[in-house]
Amino acid sequence: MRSVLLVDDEPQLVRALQINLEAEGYAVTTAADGANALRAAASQPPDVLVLDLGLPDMDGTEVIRRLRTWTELPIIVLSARHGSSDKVEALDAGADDYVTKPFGLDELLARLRAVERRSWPVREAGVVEAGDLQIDLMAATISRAGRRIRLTPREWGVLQLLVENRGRLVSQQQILSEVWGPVYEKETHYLRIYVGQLRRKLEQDPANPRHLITEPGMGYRFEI
Amino acid sequence: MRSVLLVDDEPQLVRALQINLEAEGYAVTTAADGANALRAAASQPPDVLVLDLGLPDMDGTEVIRRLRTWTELPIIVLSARHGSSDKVEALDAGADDYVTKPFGLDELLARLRAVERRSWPVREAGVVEAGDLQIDLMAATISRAGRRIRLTPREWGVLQLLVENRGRLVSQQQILSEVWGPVYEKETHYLRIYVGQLRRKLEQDPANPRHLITEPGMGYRFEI
DNA sequence: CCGAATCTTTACGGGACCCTTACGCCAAAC
DNA sequence: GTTTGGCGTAAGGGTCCCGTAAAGATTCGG
Repeated sequence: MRSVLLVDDEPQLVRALQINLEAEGYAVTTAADGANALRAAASQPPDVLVLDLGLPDMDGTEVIRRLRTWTELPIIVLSARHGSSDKVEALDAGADDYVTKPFGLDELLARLRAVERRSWPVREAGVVEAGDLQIDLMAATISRAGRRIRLTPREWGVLQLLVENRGRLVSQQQILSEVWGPVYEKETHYLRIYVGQLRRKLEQDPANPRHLITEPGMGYRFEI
Repeated sequence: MRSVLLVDDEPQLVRALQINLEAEGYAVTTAADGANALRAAASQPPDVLVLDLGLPDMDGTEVIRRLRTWTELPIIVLSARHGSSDKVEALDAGADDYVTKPFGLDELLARLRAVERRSWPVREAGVVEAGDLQIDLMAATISRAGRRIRLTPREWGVLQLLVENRGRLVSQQQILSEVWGPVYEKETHYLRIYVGQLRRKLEQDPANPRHLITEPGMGYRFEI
């Protein structure tokens, strides 16, 4: 998540936030009212929109509603009103999260990261590259250094689940339950066999795996 | 809240709900039985799960229990049974809300919005930064100054509990009860061992800890 | 009906982890 | 000064977990 469109009519707050967000590595553009916000969002769609509800020309929820007619761009709402009805209204209009003023920079950054994580699975579909491996989750194919590798159904089932949760720890129970079925949750020896086979096919040095990592006592993890 | 996984074995109801939910802006995927529901929830985690209790292959509460072993995904239960014992059982298994058939679309949409608002703070629990430490509670990873640290299951169990309650005091009894089990509430020497090991791995100066703080006679606290 | 690929089962060696025991330190109470 | 309780550290043994090999069972296509 790189670019943020910041919409607020208080110049000082905008300037302060812009400096701090840019220091965190975000590219920040700004708008001071709803009309300019809509224009900016359409001409240069940001990765996330931070929107104050109190704008001079139109209600913030109205801005959200218009945006939602054509985009699913994540929207974080800033509101000075503490009443929950405003928040509900904004969320129902299509906002993704809200922050009540006054707020700390830390809180806004946390919300940005949260929205970022949530939008991650959206672009999850496609080819995953890990070292010399190319894994296409949709096509169910995998290549190593350009060469196609053949996997058996079970092998693919295990690898697919791990790659879909790449970076995250996946418990042995979860793998067994998803690939073999809930009845097999206890049969951890199956996993040892298939993880070993996968490593022999995927890893350069199966004895020192770099992608298919064991977390002793907890589960397995696919590292890119 | 974008995506909903809809689990029911009545095709007409599923089709009707899917059309209506998609008209409301949700991305809807469906499953007709428990096994497929678990597989779908694992491979493409939705933002919320709508689950009928009467499934052909397994009890709905069993589906909830299995999901709850690895995810806190919000779950709304549908049930044709009016008895309150079913409701209690499902909620105890880990469901978030409950709708009795027959129900109106408006009611389900209201529950979805309610669960959505409630679940946001939970999702915020992502990456916690503390000094040169980066702790990802979801992925079960921890880095210090960019370098990955390996923790054993017990070490991770203790750290996870403390980080989830960061800033707050956690009693020794609570840690022992959560990580080792209620029987071990008195075995405080376990804690001394593992707190020591954690400090050696996490703290710059294990003798003068800055994150893993002892509150003599009370418990431990994780400070950011 | 046969054969090959895949899945399951069994067995075993090595290593990591957990628990246990023992001891040193510090501070507060007597 | 001595004692006592709580906390931290070190080391060793036993147990569980993981990786590997190999053979039997099952499935599937020809």
